[in-house]
Amino acid sequence: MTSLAEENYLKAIYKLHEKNGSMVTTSALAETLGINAASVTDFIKKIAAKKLISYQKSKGVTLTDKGRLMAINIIRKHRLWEVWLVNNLGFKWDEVHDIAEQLEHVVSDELIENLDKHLGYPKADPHGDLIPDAKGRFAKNTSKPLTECNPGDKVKFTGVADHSIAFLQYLTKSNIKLGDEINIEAVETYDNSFQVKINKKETKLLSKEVVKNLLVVQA
Amino acid sequence: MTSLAEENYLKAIYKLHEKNGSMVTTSALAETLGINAASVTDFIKKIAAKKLISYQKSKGVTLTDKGRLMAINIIRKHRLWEVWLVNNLGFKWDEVHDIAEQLEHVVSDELIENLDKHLGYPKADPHGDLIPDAKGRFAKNTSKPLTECNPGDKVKFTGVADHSIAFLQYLTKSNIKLGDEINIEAVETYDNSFQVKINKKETKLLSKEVVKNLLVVQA
DNA sequence: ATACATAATTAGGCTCACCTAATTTTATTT
DNA sequence: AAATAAAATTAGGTGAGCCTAATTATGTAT
Repeated sequence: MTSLAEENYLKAIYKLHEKNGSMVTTSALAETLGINAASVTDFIKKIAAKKLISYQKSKGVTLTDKGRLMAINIIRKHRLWEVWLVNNLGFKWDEVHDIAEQLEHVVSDELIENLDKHLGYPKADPHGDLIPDAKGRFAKNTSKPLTECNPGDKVKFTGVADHSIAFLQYLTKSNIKLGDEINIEAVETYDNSFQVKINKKETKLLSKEVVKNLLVVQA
Repeated sequence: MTSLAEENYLKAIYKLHEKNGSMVTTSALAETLGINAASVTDFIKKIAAKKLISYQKSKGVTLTDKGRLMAINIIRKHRLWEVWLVNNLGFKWDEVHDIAEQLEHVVSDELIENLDKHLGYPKADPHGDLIPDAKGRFAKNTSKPLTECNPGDKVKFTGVADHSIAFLQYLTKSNIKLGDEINIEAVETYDNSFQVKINKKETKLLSKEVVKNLLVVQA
């Protein structure tokens, strides 16, 4: 059997690996899970014994194929639920994380496949994060931070690098939505802010902090 | 905070009270929850201390107003999820119980209100059980077992008294569905079986066991 | 290479929700 | 009313998943 704690550890290891690459440390896990490092050491020994992670003492952990598949499956469920919450239940994109965090642990393969079908097999969640298929395969991600673009580029806003409620609400308030077309008019070299035109209408000035958290694809 | 175990105890106490009236015994709770009677004694002391039940040592327990409201709220969530699973996700009425049993514990008042709205404020779940409103109020239940009806009566099938998968599948196989019109043609006094006509078409013979588990209202 | 700071682990302990076995209470039968 | 059966409780114990404090390992600066 796979417990709630186990699922949360696997998901956290997966996400930390995505973000930082290589090995995931005990302290990084303790930090993201909000628990004590000593507790993490205890727990990773258990899931290492179950072959869900490989554990190098005092160095860190990586997911095994089995563990990675389980982690991806939880992420798949989380993102499908987020789609449902936004598209069908009328939630905003900044309101769904905590609810999806609970729903992702509901156990029923049939439920998830029916949900996926019901939603029309969505490719991405409300924040633009890709949704893996039932076998754990992701579509190729072609997006990059807006910071890597140059004046004159025409791009499409496809995702966020910062999932905080604060950032999501900032974008909502600024009337910037997933799918919007962004034309880069100028880049200020002094502070790296971007002057952009949204959907060929509004011109906006975006700070460096904002620009680095906007993921886009070439239009 | 209210734990999974606590919610399951409250729900079990509520349902046992509905079924048997008066006080709910330790052994009845142990039986329905599938745990040891000693464990039940332990736990009911804890929730009695939280004023969710009133506990008379060696006699049994009853829900307080607070505990009853919590129990009804869990039932409300369970039934709303069942409606969603059947109406929106394409599940059969005999497939939804275990999934709803998990979903009912997801905590978010806003989620449940949005779900209720999304479903069009349904009055009953796929088995005909009434869905209480957000304040815990049930509509008046006018149904009774088909056994209480007589030859010549025209009734509508509105619910089941037995929620077992076996009974639900028997009805599906027999092509008897919620909302069907039932005309009672004859009652066999020897074995209390009913000869009925379903939706003015098929004539069927229903055993005493089946008849007592069909809930109907006068048409 | 040594000292020091930081990270990880070990040891021992806690709470929750369960368990078994033994005992006590309640209800039923004679 | 006493004997017996059934139900409930008490006592003591377990594993999961967390904790703190103490110890050990690792990496960095001198």
